[in-house]
Amino acid sequence: MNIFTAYRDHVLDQVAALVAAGTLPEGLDTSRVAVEPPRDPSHGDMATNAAMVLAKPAGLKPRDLAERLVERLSGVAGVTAVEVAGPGFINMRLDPAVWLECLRDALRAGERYGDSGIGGGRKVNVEFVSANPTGPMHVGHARGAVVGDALAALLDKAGFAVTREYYVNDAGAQVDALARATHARYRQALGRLSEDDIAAMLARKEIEYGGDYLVPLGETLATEFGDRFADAPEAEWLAPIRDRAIAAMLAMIKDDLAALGVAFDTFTSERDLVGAGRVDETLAFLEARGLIYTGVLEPPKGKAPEDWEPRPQTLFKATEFGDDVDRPVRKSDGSWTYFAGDMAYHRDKVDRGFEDMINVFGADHGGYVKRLQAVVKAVSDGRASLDVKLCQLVKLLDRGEPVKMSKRAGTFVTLRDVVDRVGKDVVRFIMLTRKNDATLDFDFAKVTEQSRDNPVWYVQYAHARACSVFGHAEELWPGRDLSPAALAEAPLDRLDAPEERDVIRLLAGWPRLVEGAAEAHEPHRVAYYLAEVAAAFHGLWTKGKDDAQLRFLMPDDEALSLARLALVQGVATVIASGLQIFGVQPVRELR
RNA sequence: GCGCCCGUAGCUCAAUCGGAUAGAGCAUCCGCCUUCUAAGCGGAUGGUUGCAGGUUCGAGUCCUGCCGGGCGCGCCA
Repeated sequence: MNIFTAYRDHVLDQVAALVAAGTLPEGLDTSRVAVEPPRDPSHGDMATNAAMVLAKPAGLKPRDLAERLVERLSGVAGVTAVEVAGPGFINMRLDPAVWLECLRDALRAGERYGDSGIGGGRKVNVEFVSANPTGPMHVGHARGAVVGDALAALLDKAGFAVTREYYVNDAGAQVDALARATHARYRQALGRLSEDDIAAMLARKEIEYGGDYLVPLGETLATEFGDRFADAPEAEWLAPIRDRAIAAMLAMIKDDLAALGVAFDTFTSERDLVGAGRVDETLAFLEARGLIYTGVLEPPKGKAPEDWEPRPQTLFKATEFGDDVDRPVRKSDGSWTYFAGDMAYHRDKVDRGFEDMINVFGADHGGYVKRLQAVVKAVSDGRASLDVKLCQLVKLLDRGEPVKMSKRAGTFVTLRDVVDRVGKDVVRFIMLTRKNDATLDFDFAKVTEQSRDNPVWYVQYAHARACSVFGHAEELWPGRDLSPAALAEAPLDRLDAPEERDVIRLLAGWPRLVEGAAEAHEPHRVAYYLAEVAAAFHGLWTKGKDDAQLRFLMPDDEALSLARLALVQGVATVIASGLQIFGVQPVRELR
C-alpha cells in the first residue's frame, strides 16, 4: 500500500468536507493535489500542496484555505501535528506507529512489497530489442534489452498486464542480404570459395555480412543440401536459405538474450503479417478514413539525394496526427516500405487489445517516433497511444579509455562478450543507472570494482551486510524464529532512534516510488532509490560502530534486537524487491 | 534548412504530474577501525541550473528566441 496515497485520500476527504460546508465550491479539480515527502525532512513527514492548487479556483488566498484545511486535518487518524508553511504548504507529522505499520507491511509482503494496483490489469505492450535477425546482438542492443525488460517488470509490479514483444524484421532487403552472405558461406563449406574469396566479395559489396558467425551455418546447410544449390541461380536458393538463416539468427539472438536474462512473451514476424494480408487490410482501413492518398513529396532539405525525382506515390496522411510530412507506403518497385509493415504491425497490436504501447528504440530511430505515434492514433481511431523510449549510446570504456572497436566487417563488441566479462547482473544494473535518453558510460574497470562509486556493488554490499547480521543473530539465539513473519510481530516501537526512523520512512516510500517510476516509464529511478536505501543502511551500520547502543544485535536485549532485525530485514526485502525488477539476483555474501 | 533529444558543482550524474534553502558520488581537505564486513561512515569546500526574455503564489522543470553537443530527414531496416 502506498502510504502517501492513503493520506492524499484523507486530504481529499477533508477538501470534500469543506465543499459540503460551503467553504469551497463544487466541481473543483483535485487532480493536481499531491501528498509527498517534503524535500526537507525537518518540515515533517508529509506535505501537501492542496491549498495552493485549490485556492485560485476557489477564490481564496492559499494560506487562508490552508488554515481551514489544517483545522480539519488535525483530526485525522495518525496525524499528530499539522501546520501551514511557506506560501501555503501544509506539513503533517504522523504518529510513528503509522510508519512502523509500513515496515510490518514490508515484512509480511516480502518481495511483493511495493506491488501496486494502479495498473488495474490494463494491458500494456512493451516492444523492445527487435534487432534484425542478421547477426549476433552487440552491446548497443543490450541497453534496449535491459531497459525494456526492466520497464516491463516495473509495469507488472505496478499492476499492468504486460506483454514483452519482439518484432522480427524478417521481410525486406536485409534478410535477402543475409541469405546471400549465408549462401557464400555454404559454398565455402563445400570448398567452392576460400576465405579470401569471401573477403573479395565483401570488398566488392556482393555480400553485406562478413561475420564468421555464418560459417557454422554454411556447414550445416552443406550437410543438409549437399551441392544442390552450389551453382544454382539465386531464384532457386534464396527462399530456402533465407528461411534457414533467419531461423538460425533468431536462435542465436534468443541465446544472447537468455544470457542476459531476457525473455519475450511474443515474437511477431513481419513476413507473417505481410503474408496474411495485414498490410492490405490496414491500408484499406486507413483509406476508408481518407488517410491514404497519392501525392508528390518535396525532396528532403539539407540532404537532397542525387537521384531525386519527384514522382507521385502512395502516402499516409501522417501530418494529420502531428508528423512533419506525409509518409510513403510503397517503394518505387511497388513493394511495401518498411513503414507500411509497421503500420500493419501496430494495427495488429491494437487488434490484440493493446491501447497502451511502449516501444524501446535506439536513438537513431528518433526520426521515426512521430510517424509511428501518428500511425497508432490512426489505426485505433485515436483510442491507443504509443510512448517511445529512445536509448542513447553506450560508451564502452576500460579505465576511462574508449574500448577499441575493430573496423573489420562483421566484428564488434558483442553482447555476449560483455556478459561473459562482467556477468549479466552487472550489465543489467549498470544499464539502468541512467535515464534512457542520456548517454551512458560503461567502464569495465569501474563496474567490477568494489567501491562506493560502483552502484551495483554498493547495493549488493548492503544486502550482503544485512544477511550477515542474520548470520550473527542465529548464532546468538539458536533456534529463534527470525523469519520476516515472526519479525513483523517484534516490538517495533523500540525502534525510536532518529536514524532508524529515517530508514523506516525511506522503506515506506518504496510503493510510492514503484508507482511513480511505472507511470513515468522510468525504471532508472529504482536504481537511484536502491542506492539511497543502501547508503542509509550503511550509515546505520556505522552508527553502531560509533555508539554501541545502536548496534543491531544487543545480546542483553533480545526484544530490541528483534525489532532491529525487523528493520534490517526490511532493508533486505526492499533491496531484493527492487533488484527483482532489474532481474538482478541479490547476493547473500561478498568475498 | 527542418524535426527530436541533451546542456545542472572541477568530473560523472540526481532532483517525486511546476513545489519550500537545487542534491549525491568522484576529486580536494578534516575526522572515525580491540566491537555486526573500514570494500565502509561522518564532516568541510564547491552553483548566475548554457544565454536572454515570458507564463505564476512558485520554474532546473512549461512557452518563445538564441548558443553549444548528439541523432535523424523519399524508393534502408
